[in-house]
Amino acid sequence: MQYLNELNDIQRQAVTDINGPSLVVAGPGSGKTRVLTYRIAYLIDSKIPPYQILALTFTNKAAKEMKERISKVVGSSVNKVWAGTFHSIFARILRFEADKIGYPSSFTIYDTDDTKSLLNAIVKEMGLDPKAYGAGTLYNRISSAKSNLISPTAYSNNAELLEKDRAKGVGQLHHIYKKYSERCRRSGAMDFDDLLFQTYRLLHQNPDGVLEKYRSKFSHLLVDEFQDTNYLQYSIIKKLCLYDGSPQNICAVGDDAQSIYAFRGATIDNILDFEKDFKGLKTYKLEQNYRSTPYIVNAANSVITHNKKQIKKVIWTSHEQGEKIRLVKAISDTEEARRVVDLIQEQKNRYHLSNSEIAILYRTNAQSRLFEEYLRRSNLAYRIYGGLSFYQRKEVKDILAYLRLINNQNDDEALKRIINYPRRGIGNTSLDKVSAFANANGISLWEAIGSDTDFGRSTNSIKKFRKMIEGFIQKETGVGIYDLATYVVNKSEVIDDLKKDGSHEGQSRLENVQALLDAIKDFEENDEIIDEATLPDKSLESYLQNIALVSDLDNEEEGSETITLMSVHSAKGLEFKSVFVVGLEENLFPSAMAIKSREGVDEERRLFYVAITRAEQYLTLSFAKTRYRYGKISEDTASRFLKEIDIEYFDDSSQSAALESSGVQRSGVRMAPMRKVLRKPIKVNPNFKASSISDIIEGAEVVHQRFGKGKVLKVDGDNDSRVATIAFDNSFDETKRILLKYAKLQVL
DNA sequence: GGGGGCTATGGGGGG
DNA sequence: CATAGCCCCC
Repeated sequence: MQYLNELNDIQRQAVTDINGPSLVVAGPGSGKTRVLTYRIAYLIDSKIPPYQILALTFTNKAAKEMKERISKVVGSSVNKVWAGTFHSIFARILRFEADKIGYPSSFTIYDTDDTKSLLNAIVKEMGLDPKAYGAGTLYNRISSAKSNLISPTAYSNNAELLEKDRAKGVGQLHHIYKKYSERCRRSGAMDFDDLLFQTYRLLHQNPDGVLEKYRSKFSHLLVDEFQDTNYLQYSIIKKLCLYDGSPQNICAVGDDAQSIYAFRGATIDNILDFEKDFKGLKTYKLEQNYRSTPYIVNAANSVITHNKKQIKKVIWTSHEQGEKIRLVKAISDTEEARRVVDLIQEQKNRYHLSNSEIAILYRTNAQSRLFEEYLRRSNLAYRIYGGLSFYQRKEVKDILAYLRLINNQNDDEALKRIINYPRRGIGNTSLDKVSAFANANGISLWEAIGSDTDFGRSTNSIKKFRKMIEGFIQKETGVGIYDLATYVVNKSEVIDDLKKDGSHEGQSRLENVQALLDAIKDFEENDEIIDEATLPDKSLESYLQNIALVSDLDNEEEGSETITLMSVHSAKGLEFKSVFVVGLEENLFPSAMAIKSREGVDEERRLFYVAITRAEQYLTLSFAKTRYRYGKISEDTASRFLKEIDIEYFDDSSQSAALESSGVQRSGVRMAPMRKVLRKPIKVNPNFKASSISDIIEGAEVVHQRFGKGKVLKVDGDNDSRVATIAFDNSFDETKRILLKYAKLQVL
């Protein structure tokens, strides 16, 4: 157990205290993953059978990293540990037990698109106004209901919810929820929330003693990112290890300051409840940050103190003073991108950074475009995470829909997607007839098209379609999924359809289909993918589950030499030597939706905290005064979060920008669109000699090293906080406010 | 039934 | 700006 020596005292206690409940409050960079992995290794070394260990994470990436690190210590027994995301672990359990709650074991997992498409169909059927009942809103509300363990029936009986819906003009929501659930069931489909919701129902209803089975199966539980669990997830955890006679061997690891998923139902209350629910809980606080330099740690600390509600802790580091934080103030979003990329070049040269040590983090995925453009121009290799993943591309989803239908014929969403792709003369009118028939009889679309009903002039085409799929199902038995997929792609004439399109995009769609087939082959042949806890075999069902639950974040190529571009959300848990957090403007970061409420801003602040604590050595923050959004130029002030960082933590050249960012709002002089900015090279005047602060008075003509000549309009504040308002001759701004304590000004 | 072009509308983060 | 939904014409 050599590894115990690699831990500090608190970490070691958290690792070796394996009996009873414990909570590890882990600040950023405090060795959280190390504690989790060594704790599992320690459990195994303590003769706990690995298959009795359940470790739940939020991302596949976290699970994968954990497993890799455990295997270095304990070898192949790691494959027997049940380590994975909440969703994948529960999907696995549901595959075993689905029949006990009325689902087929080959159930489909509906992704967001499937869910929204089904919701739209239901709204249409009910004759409701699709504008008032937007699929996105419906989805969020249904998701939130499930996350709070509210079934459709409970929803309909909840006067408060009904009243709220009525007030918002969505009074029919409870009916939609009910219908949606029925339709999912009829289709043998679960959405992402169902993977949790149905697991809870399974354990709660406890058919054939499944509850006892899993309680005794998992003797030791670990939960990563506990601050991001929602009520439903915590309820499942409690089902598994909070009961009479339970040893309560649970270890929750998290950081309330990094809770950034309240929008999908995560609640900090879980941490507070955890202390109440599990008596004798031991709390370990990991407060030493091994990741970042003091400026970064201190800046993060000063930001997060603006949130009232938090577990008391003091994050500190023993690292040496490093570089101060840099702030880039750009006139436009394009200028921001250009200057950030310039700085990346500069940092690469000066500090010999490799691409993989650099990340650009933004609030919204839409911001990636400009950075992408400038990085490409500069010949810097980059990789964008998030956004449209491979598996969300139309042509890929089309093929997967065929495979889904082969796996589960009641999968209505899959059927709807391909019944007329490629074109086979089955239009909306016919499909509506099929749907109406299916609904009237409470059967799936597949069952409907199998009946002897007349669906108008498309009836023949519909029968032919069904015959074709039946042929595929026949083919499935006895042949591998790669062969099956290849057969389907050809026989369905998808490939012919794609070949018809000679355009550039058509070509790339064809390539994507080929890439999908390659990926399927890889899945089939690659032994590493076998994982007892999540993917037991190489079946079609197993493959479909896998791709439904991975994101492209999880498919990182090893050792790729690229600059990382991603949203702050996806950056959680990662670290980079140099981090650029961009787009720090009001209405963007914090987002316009969040600033309406205190809780909203607090969550954005935690998100900002997550962003800056990703940096090990160099942190650059940037904002733009104007930015293209939704086709229009918008103008916003610097983010309030910038003001929450002590100005001392910024480097000299950034301080005036920092100050200005906290200055008063300028009255609405609208910037001309896409105004070209000519940047003057900074000439260093050899005769420059800074004057003393007392000489800088109202009316004085002064020279600034960087901004050039200007006139002092006024001076306010006293002593160290004296600020001069100066009009510089060659500035785009009317005035700048400069803190005299730091300014280098010479009176003429 | 299919396709092209127009208009209105939304606008976030992810498994 | 992107995209969904609509209308109109073939």
